[in-house]
Amino acid sequence: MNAMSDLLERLRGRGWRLTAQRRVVAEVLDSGEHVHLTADEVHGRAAARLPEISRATVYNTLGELVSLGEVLEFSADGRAKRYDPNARHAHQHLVCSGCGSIRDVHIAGDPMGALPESESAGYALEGVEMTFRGLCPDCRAKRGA
Amino acid sequence: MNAMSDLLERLRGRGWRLTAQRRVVAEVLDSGEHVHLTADEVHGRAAARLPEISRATVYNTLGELVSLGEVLEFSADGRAKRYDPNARHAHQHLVCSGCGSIRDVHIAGDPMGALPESESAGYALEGVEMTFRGLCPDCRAKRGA
DNA sequence: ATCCTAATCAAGACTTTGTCTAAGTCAATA
DNA sequence: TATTGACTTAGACAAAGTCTTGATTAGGAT
Ligand SMILES: [Mn+2]
Ligand SMILES: [Mn+2]
Ligand SMILES: [Zn+2]
Ligand SMILES: [Zn+2]
Repeated sequence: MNAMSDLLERLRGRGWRLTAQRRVVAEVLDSGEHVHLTADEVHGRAAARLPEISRATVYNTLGELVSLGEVLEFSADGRAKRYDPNARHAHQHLVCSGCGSIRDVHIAGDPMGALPESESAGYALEGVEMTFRGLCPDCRAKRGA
Repeated sequence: MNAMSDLLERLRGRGWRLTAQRRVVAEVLDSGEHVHLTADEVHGRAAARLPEISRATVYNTLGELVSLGEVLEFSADGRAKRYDPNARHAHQHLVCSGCGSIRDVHIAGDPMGALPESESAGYALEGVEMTFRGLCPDCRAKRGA
């Protein structure tokens, strides 16, 4: 049983109606190779399998998956949001300031612990995200030349 | 001599032509009370002083200030970018997941140090930003009721 | 197997945020 | 004061996302 049937199983368990559209969106996210897709990229890949799928449905489905905690949403560059199927293992992101490519990174320790009690100002803390920025080896070679 | 005339001084030193439009944008950012404004909010406040200022000029001026390192740009919610005149002292942000309000916070230690050498994958690291999320006391009172 | 209906979907108008272009204006220097 | 290239304006344009409305359908009931 692969991760996708796991996902579809969980969703059905939560009362989701399983439609062809939702299935292809889940398949695209779960296909493994290209993490951190934009909504439009997800739509493009989904439409390759199910040509009539609409943009609105992709946005709706992604939003639902985010609400259910099955997918993470983040914005690395202030442009289109990215959707990350790797919601089970806490991780942070390293973004190339040249080409915009995004890698998962794993940091030492709990980032939430970096905020002293005195700084949290009575907020009920829910989470923290870290975005590291730098030039990837490819961009370094091109720009550093 | 206040922080604003400091800023205008530095900009003139860098060959900036000092126009009424640039002056009011700098004044708005430097007015102190409302940090983390959006470009449209900056435009609104600038237009209160100089009614004919255009949106394009506000965007251009903010972009120039960011390039010069005088203002920080970040996106807390994937919607409009925020402009932060507090570029001199490193700090992070705490965003209320209820009302979207943004506070500066200061963390213990250097966040860049949290990324092990083995994880940086040959990137030339340039920086890191942390965004803490939680419910502010007001939103806690309203939602927790 | 067929029916029923609330949940879901498609199409496209609309909104928000930001960029670009062309023509007019002006700050700084001579 | 005259000059001129940097600057500004207005609005067209673009990208990303939301919302409305009518049509379709998954899944339970019969
Ligand atoms: Mn990731
Ligand atoms: Mn700040
Ligand atoms: Zn790169
Ligand atoms: Zn709040």
